Amino acid sequence: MSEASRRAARKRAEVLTAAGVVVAARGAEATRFVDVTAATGVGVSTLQYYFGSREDMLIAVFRHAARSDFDALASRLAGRDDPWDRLVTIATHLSGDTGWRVWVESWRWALRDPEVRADVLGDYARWHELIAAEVAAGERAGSFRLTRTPLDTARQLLALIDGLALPVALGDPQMPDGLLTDALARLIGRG
Amino acid sequence: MSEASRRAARKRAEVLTAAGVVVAARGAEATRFVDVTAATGVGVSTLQYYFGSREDMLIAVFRHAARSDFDALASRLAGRDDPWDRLVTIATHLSGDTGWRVWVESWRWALRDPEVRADVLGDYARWHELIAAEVAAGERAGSFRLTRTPLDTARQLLALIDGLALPVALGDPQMPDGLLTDALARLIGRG
Amino acid sequence: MSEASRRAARKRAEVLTAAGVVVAARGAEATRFVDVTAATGVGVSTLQYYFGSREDMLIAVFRHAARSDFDALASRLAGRDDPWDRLVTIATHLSGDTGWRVWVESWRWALRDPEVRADVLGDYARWHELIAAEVAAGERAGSFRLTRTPLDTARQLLALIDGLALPVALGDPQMPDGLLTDALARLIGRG
Amino acid sequence: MSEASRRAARKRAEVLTAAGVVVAARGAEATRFVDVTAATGVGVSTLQYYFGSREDMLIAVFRHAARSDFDALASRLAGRDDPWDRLVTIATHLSGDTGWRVWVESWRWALRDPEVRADVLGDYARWHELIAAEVAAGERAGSFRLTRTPLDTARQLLALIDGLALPVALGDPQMPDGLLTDALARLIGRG
DNA sequence: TATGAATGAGAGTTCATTCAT
DNA sequence: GATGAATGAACTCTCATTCAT
Repeated sequence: MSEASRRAARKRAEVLTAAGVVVAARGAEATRFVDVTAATGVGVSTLQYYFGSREDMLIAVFRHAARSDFDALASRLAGRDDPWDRLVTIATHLSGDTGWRVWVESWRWALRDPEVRADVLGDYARWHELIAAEVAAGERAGSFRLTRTPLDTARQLLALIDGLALPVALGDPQMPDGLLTDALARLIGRG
Repeated sequence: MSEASRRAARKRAEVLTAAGVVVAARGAEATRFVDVTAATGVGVSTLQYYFGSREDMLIAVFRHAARSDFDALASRLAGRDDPWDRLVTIATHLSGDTGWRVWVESWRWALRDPEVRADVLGDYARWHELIAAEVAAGERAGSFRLTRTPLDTARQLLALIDGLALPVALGDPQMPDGLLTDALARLIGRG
Repeated sequence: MSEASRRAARKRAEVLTAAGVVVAARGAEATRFVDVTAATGVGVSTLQYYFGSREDMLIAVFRHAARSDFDALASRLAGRDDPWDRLVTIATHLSGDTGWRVWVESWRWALRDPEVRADVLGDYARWHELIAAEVAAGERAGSFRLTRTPLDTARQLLALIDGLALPVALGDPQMPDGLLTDALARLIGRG
Repeated sequence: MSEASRRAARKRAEVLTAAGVVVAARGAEATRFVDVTAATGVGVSTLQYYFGSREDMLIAVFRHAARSDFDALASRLAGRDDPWDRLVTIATHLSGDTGWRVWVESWRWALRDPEVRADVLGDYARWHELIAAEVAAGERAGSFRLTRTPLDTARQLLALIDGLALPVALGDPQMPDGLLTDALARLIGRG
């Protein structure tokens, strides 16, 4: 029984990952049970058995994606020490296609669902803190010169990252390189 | 005939405005004919007669909103001369709730629909140019100090504006004031 | 338009009659849209367009059956003058198979649905009055000798009619003839 | 083993009693495994293990209720000797709410299921005989004056009891007292 | 030009049941 | 003997759309 439920939990996680790809591709509202079935081979009623309603499944996808994204970044950051290097890694990670799209679906859902909103604001705060820590470290090291608190600066940086990912996702052909790092550098007063 | 068709065009525009509010509130995918009917009093069949399919109606809403938004800003800017003042006005305008929400729906639709994508990229370019003109004017006047071309700077500014509107729309309770203007000022090297 | 809606009303009535037969045969809870579709040739979504939900359709069936039954009896009674003759006609009519079965479904539904309960109690009252009128007439004519008011007597008669219809509907092989009229006669003190 | 199976049989009986209450409240068709689970704490799979299919469970409920009802009446009758007193006791017992409701579900199911029909007709016969015995006793004692055989009279009495329980169950506000005993008395020609 | 009637396609959800433990 | 996991079948309902007027 313990084995069965462990296998079930693992299966559930796999399904959530696959469903995240579907949500990124189709958008949350357009993600039906059948789409996830097609992507996973797991039957519709099994999905409902796992998650309850379709909306509950979507919310589970959001949560799973948020956690996975955070974890994945942690391993990307391992071994990097320089605050600027770490900031650029974070920014690059956040602009990644699938992750960013699920993130968008996530906060768009949050605009209309209080439960998801609480989740998203929590995630938001966690990202802010992560970035703020780097900003503070850079300031202490003397390589950044701030005009605001690290946390406020972090908010500005994250906004910029989110906002610049948009034209990239749309495939804007005129997006020049280096725009992101350049703006980041200016916002933190990097030498 | 001319009078009748003018009245029809006017009615169509009114419907599009009301439908925009519905789209902002419910999201594009969740906007059904009945919702627009409820908001306008215009019957479902009539909406289809006006716009064709549901998707066509949504696209019409996006276009109408984009144009209205641009026009509304133009009148807001009238009489203002100082580039910084104009920049702040633009930024404030773009962060407005309904407008921003329809804008989000719009580019999210663009992620999956080439026709809308073309529209949105065009709108994007127009906003970039508008902002770039102010940036250039400020630079010429010596009040801004750029490290990038005005157009690239404009891209950065618009990204920041879009990105900061999100936590506001989500009602993030810890959002401090002045974050936007502060970041704008730093990005354009304002004295 | 008037013609179209008149045709629609007629169609609706036909559907209700056919649906009544289905309800009598299958029972109300077991009557699904497809069953009515099979019995009428009218598509499922048209049924929903006519009646709303499945439950609303059932309620409409109950109402239609109640009214039809009452009307049908009225024409059966036309031309009959003798109170006893009329009473027997009423009793026979009420024991008729399809009518009685829908009536059963109807009041069983009423046990759990206040709206239907109000309908059924209203119908009940109407039958009581109808029977009470005959009872009173017979008493005035000196052919019945009551121990209760006509209305109370009517309640007793109707209870008996309903209760005796049950073993008949079940096909009880040992049900003798004349049981109903005999009991009726005794309850009204018929000479 | 013997002890375990005795405990199981007892549990089964408890479940059947509780399920009977559910059936009375919801109606047979609307009684799902989960409802019985909710009422008993016994899991769905266990119910199936006990009874087999859902229909089998319902039939078991009907049988259990019929037997319980009969047994309960037997103990109510103990110590009463007067036929009229016993008749009234029987009538009152049969009009009891939960019992009557399950009885209704039972014979309604019998209308469409031959197996249940056989059960119900058997129960019916048993009630007829029980009542007929009282009727015959009253006649022998000279307190009742019949116009039919005791068995036929019993059929009439039972019909009346069943039929009068209906408006009571529906909560008919205008139901006067004494209607039942009055009609019973008249049907058996009680002095 | 504008609108109500009718309908088909598709989706979520419920629920009994099967299987493995 | 008893129970949780998984699943298929069936049903209601929503909604865009077509047709006729």
